[in-house]
Amino acid sequence: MQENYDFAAVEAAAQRLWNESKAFEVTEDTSKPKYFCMSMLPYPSGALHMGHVRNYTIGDTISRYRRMCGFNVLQPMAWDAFGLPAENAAIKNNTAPAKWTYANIDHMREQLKSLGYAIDWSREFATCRPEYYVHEQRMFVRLFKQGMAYRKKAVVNWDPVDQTVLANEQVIDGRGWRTGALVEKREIPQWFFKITAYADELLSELDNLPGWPDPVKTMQRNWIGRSEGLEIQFMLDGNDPITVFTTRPDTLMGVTFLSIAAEHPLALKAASTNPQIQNFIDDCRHGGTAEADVETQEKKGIDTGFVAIHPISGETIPVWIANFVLMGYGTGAVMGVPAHDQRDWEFATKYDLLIKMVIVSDAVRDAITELAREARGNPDPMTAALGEGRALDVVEAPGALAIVGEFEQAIITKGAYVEYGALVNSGEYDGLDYRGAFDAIAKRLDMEGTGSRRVNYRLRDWGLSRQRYWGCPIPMIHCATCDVVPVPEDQLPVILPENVRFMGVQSPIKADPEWRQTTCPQCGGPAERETDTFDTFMESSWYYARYTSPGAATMVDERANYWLPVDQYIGGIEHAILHLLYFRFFHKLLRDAGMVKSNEPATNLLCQGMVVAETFFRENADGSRNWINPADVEIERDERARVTGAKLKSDGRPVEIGATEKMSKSKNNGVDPQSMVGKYGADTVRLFSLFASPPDQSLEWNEAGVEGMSRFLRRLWRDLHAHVSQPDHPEVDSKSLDAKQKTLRRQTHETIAKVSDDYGRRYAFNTAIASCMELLNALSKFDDMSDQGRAVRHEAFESMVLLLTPITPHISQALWTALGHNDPVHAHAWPTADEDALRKDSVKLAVQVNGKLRGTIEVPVDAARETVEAAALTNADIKNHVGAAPIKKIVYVPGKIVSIVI
RNA sequence: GCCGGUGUGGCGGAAUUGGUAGACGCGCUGGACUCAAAAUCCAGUUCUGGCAACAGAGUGUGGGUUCGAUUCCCUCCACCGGCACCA
Repeated sequence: MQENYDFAAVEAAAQRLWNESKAFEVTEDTSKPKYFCMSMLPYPSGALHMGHVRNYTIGDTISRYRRMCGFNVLQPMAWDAFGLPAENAAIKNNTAPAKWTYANIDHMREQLKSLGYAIDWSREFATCRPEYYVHEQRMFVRLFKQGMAYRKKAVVNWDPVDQTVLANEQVIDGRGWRTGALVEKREIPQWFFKITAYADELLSELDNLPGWPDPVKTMQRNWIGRSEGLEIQFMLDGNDPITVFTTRPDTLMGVTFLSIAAEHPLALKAASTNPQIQNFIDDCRHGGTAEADVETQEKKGIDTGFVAIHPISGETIPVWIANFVLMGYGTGAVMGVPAHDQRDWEFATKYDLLIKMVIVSDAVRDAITELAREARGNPDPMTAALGEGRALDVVEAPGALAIVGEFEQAIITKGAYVEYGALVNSGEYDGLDYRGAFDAIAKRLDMEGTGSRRVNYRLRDWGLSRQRYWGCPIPMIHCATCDVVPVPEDQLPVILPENVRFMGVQSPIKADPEWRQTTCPQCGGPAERETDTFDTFMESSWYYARYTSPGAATMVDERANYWLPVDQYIGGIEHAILHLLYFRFFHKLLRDAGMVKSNEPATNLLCQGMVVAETFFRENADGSRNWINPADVEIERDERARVTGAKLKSDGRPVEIGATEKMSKSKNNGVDPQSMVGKYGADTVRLFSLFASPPDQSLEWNEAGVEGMSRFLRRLWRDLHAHVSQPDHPEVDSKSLDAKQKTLRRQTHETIAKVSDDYGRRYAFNTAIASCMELLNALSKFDDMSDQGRAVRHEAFESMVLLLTPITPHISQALWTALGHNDPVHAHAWPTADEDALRKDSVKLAVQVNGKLRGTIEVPVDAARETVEAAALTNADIKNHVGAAPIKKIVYVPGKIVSIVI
């Protein structure tokens, strides 16, 4: 027997056992239900961080639990190997992105292995390999031929000094991160996937995903943003009409201006004769392209001098250029209704444009309808002709004009009224509600040919082009005579050269004329390769499918339909929209290409929160901060455990305590998982990362907490070995147990039931661990050394080891052996709770008087209502509070509470 | 700006369907063991008043529904994630 828990030896032995038996390599086995458990693949940034550890520990716990429940579990791993950081590292360290990436993968693979994850490593791959990306190149070519991939111009961030395109991340306060130059917007031709063709299905299928978190589904719904409205044409004298889209045609009569994007053809025309307008347009080019930048910048505009004709009233309305209207969204023009749109209101107020109220609230409508009703019988019958589709603005009932006028004043002085209501000042549409006005106006514009109903999506097509080197080459060829031609399938893959040198920030394949040069597959003439690469979301959109079909000559083969859809997907909430939408989209592309049969790629999704840690710093003379790693700091507390300060261990002098934030290099609050595994062992690290918070919330890393987990495992080791050193015991004889033995046995089976539910349904690993700790605490207090006492203790230890196996598989293996078993614990069947052992004779009830807890009573489980009420009323504590007061009501909820109202 | 989330002791968190708020862990206090320390074990630990019994308050703010609200509804505040070229 081993006296002390030597985690290094225990973990090495368990990992050796799994490796030698190839315990987690799986094939399609139709004799068992399959379970595909997948975590989001890591970007090989250099070293594992705590976010990875958390993600993969959750995935591993679910995988191992399902395996013990009898499922054929696939848990794979791969590397999202293309990306911007590799290029940055290449430029900084004068190395090749490929070399840097492969070295990182090798290092991180070893780190993952040291954590003991039950991964089928035989299926591992890196997305930067041609044998992987050839399949997406082929898919792209096919989609291009089907019209699902196409080319159009799109706006990018341009650094005028580096002469390069910048990612949004590289734009800081409107300037390039390297050069500090003001960033400009520039339009260049780029490749797109027509994801909008699937907008309706991506939206409606969300209803068939009960296993996805509601917030994620809501975010996706809002992102797709389906809206029904009208496309309306405004005629211009001597110019093409301007088309706008609106979801509020009921406010059409309140349009007092049109605003168009700076890149709109009409804006360019206005600029050609007016240098002021040209200046304004030039000014609009500054700043980043990110939606947050655009939405928060100061709203500015300029009058083009053009006037448009209102399609119903025939009035002329001015056309303005506005910096918040984007050419890339919708039609590049919007109608301005300042009375009923807050952004238009601000614009109109700033530039002194007319604010015309055409909607009043239902409360206003009801008030004047009431006035009109009172006025019925008045000598002037017109005052009664009100509401229900009649004109509101002609009301002459006393007070009506004042009410409407007051409402209008509030709009003009305080802000737009954006809710639905009743129409006024809208001629024949007066009195209609939103729906009625929508239909009436749609009908009229449709008849006159100036507008039509239209469904619009906020979702835009997926821009695939990146002007970067370290990505999958887009397999297209530019020919002077044939325009763009796809690379023939038999010439795929177009291989990205890996052995390159960076000269400045320029992509090596853009800089290399030899790589570019090729012949046109169509006319045979000289041609150039596309030098842009795919968005790295491309690789991460179909990797899940590739796991099912290692070695297949096509993207996937028939094995995909055994494993797919993914039963459980686990990853960060930051991927709630983009990655998860592209992932779903790609699955539909695969389905429509006949490669898979299901409609959705994953049935269950778990989004884990961030890993955060405290920050510490010292302020420099210039006010900047020197961030200090938490590992180098000691916290000081007073006698009531409140934090009073912190000091640096090395010099003993105080440091400032900052916020608790996401682990990052910039705040130096990262904790290296490897050092934690070295110090405490993988099982302790796994245990803490699940115990400290529920998986969907942020996790605060705290080393004292890690020590607590280590203490628990050491105690379990010690107590269990003390138990097995006792003489052999007979089987549990449930009929001969005394009260204490029965209680322990009940707690054992309650723990089995609770932990099973926490793993399988709730994903509440933190409370599963807490209940195992409670069981160990109960075992410590249980000092019965009789035969049956030892028997129920043995059952408790065996159960606890099995329950902890998914989380702490290494120590569980060692303890399982210590308990006398020869089979590997990871393959042992999951325990089930014994209904008999769970049965209780009596139950404790809380008793409230007027909503306040005043006592507890213990009653038989099957006690009648009268018995329980009598027991409550005769309880001494309750008598004190009830006294002689008459009882109004007694609420009894069996098993829970008795509530007495006096 | 828009979309989504979170807020409970000194700290991380628990309370699963509206039913005993604070499980479990950390920290802290006292004690045992020790020459001493570490480790370990035992007891206590929401706040206020009280020796105690006990009483009152309490889940970001303000309101509402209910016999009963951390949980449901409304208001406001603070913080976090995403916003289409970070992954």
